Amino acid sequence: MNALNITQSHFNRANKHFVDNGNVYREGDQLFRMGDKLDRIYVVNSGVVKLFTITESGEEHIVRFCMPGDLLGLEALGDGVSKTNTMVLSIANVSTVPLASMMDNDSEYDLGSLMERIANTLNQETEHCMIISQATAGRRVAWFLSQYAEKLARRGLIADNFDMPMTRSEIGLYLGLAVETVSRELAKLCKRGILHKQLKHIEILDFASLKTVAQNTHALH
Amino acid sequence: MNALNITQSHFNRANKHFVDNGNVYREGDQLFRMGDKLDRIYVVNSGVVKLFTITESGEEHIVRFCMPGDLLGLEALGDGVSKTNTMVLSIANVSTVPLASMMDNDSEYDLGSLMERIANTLNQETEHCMIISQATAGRRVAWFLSQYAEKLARRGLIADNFDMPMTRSEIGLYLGLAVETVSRELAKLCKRGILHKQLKHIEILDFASLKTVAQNTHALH
DNA sequence: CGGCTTGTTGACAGTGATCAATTGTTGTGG
DNA sequence: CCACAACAATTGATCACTGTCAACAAGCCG
Repeated sequence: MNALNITQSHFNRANKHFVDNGNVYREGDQLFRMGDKLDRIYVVNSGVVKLFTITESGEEHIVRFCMPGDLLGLEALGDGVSKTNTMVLSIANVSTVPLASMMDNDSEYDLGSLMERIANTLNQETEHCMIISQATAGRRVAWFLSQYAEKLARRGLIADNFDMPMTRSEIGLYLGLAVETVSRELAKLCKRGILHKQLKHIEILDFASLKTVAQNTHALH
Repeated sequence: MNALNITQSHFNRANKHFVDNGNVYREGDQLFRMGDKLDRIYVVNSGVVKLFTITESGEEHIVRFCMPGDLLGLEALGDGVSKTNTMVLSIANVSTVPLASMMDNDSEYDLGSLMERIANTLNQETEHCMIISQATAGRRVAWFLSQYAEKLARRGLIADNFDMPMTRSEIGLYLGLAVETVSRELAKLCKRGILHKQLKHIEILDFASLKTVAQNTHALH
């Protein structure tokens, strides 16, 4: 954890005169949609929010799942218009930071850390892209689970026994897989004794093996 | 073309005391590699540079192809360490902008436009991700070609008759397809009279149809 | 209880990866 | 300038992964 990797609490400290106390959103609520003009950054304090796009033909693609500490609305920093939709998956508290306040702030700190956050998001998106383009279904699912568990751990939450707020379908839309394939690959991991599942409740029994499956490259090309 | 979408000339104007005249790199040259510490942004003035990663097992994934006006090194803005390799595909002139000069500059302009550029890059990466996760091989190839042509057009270059600097293999590594599939899909587009190819030389005969193929969603899920 | 959404499992088929062979292209050295 | 080597591109044949279709089970909520 380096100094550039600001956390939510850090954010609050640096911007405490800009950040509100947060609003509570329930499952199904939308913070903003494609095409909306955004003049602020959203900070997820608790809960999970899915970021997704809809193609002209109505297909959904999930860009990422935002968890506590994550920022929403970064995609709009280019022209101020959101390229994505948002939907709350698990009851969430979300604060906002007006962009104007960050820009005008004579301290360059805010703008700088915001840029670092975007750069990190870009790197995560690149990894997402790489997994989707090269990995088999089994690897993708294992990668998703291990990544999700690591995110929980990084936030100090229990990482081997948790409830996932998203449906199988949403996992599929994130990984580029059909629902049935997600279901089957999860079943395989259970049979191999790597995890235990009860619908959305996941228990990771063998994290090391899970990571192995996630990284085990299946030579393509 | 909006005001936020800075161009290379714009960049030079705003930073003329920081930007060098550019160095010339030949095919195969590397500007920087994974793990290198970067303290500057690279600006491609001419030529094409591929940005790619190598997994532990030696597989290559191409993140994007950088063309005139594109910036390199954005991925390192998080922690100053490059996450990607670079390789020149077509003889290129590349300038650099020291990060320190952008940060210290009391005019906030530079940092702001840099952020906009990252945000745009993030959006492009999201689209890349979406295409890879949802589109069939034919759509991916058509999307790649139309996107490449549009990039050329946006730079005022001839967009329906050009040489591509990358190999079929590199197109495959960018799109998540095997070389043979790329070759076959290009052949199909030729048979349909949409384009004409002679190795790396491409002539687009029917751009409208090309875009149609690129967008024609093949219902997945 | 009954309807609806979500998840699971099976059968089947299709897209695209892999293997293999051939041709075309580029570059190098005699 | 030609011969040869190395690489890039193409084309064909085969096979496997995973998407699709279908049926069913399991939760969830009115």
